[in-house]
Amino acid sequence: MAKSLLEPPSCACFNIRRAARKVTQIYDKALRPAGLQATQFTLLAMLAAGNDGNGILMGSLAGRLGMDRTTLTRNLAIAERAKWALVRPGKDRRERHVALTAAGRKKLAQARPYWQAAQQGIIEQLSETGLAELLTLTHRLDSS
Amino acid sequence: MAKSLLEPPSCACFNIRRAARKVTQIYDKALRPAGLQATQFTLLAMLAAGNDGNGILMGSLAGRLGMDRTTLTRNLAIAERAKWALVRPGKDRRERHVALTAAGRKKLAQARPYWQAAQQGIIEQLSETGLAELLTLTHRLDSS
DNA sequence: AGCAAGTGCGTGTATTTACACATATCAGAA
DNA sequence: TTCTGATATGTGTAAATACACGCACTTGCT
Repeated sequence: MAKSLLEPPSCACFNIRRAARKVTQIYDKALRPAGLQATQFTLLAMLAAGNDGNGILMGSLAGRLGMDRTTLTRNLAIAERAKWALVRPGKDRRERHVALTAAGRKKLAQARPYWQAAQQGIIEQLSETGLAELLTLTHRLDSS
Repeated sequence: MAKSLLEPPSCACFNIRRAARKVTQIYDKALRPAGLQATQFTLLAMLAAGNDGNGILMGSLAGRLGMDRTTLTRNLAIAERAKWALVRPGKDRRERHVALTAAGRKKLAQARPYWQAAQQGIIEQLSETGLAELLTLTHRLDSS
């Protein structure tokens, strides 16, 4: 009897999903003036970070983002439609090389201060130490 | 230049969402033999925990789950379709009282060992202490 | 009684997510 | 060269998510 009452509060899945919903709303709201949502911001930032001049392969990008390959296909379609990202075939014609456009870089730069504000808000809630702990824990979950 | 390279790794939103994806997959996979997904399991568990005999109001349930009221409407529709939950109007006819059915309690009981296995797997990855830290941090994010 | 404000909830729409399945292409073996 | 398995990716479908908007109902004021 008491057991069923205790499970939801301690469930790792429930708690991390709930926190992810909350945090997503914070970033989405903060990024709103820039016309970006958190997922798209992350996608553009990852593209900017991984740009070796020739673009990034879909599979590699999905791996870096820690999301399913097919999820990236849908998310990237939005970035393509908005002209933030460009996808080109490679010499190996199975491959698709993804790269930021100039508009994408501009949008990312425009969004950066709003991201910074949201990130700062999180730091004020968790403290620098708390955020570092959170990142450590999430990394330990990802790398399994 | 270096700044754009450093942002994604330290972004609270990116990291918690990525971890949530990973953890969700772990629980979904574990719960698969029970025919439940993590979200539905959480919903049923919360209904079981909050059952005062008369059901829980939609808004209250959404608050306890930390999800948008309208998201709960869609998630609950799935539980209703599967006959795990029952929704009845209250004396105040705007209200909707949600309660588990007998089938819902049975399904929850059936799923519990699979949930326990997934939870144990997380504990082995993070340690008891690590999980406790994660719960503390996520609670601090939720309560803002 | 009647009206205005507040409350509880659903719907339309768009995004995010991923599994199951399918397709196209490449690399190496026979 | 031809076939076979591996690789890179897309599509169909369903669930999860939430904002903007709208509707029904209640409450309190006049």
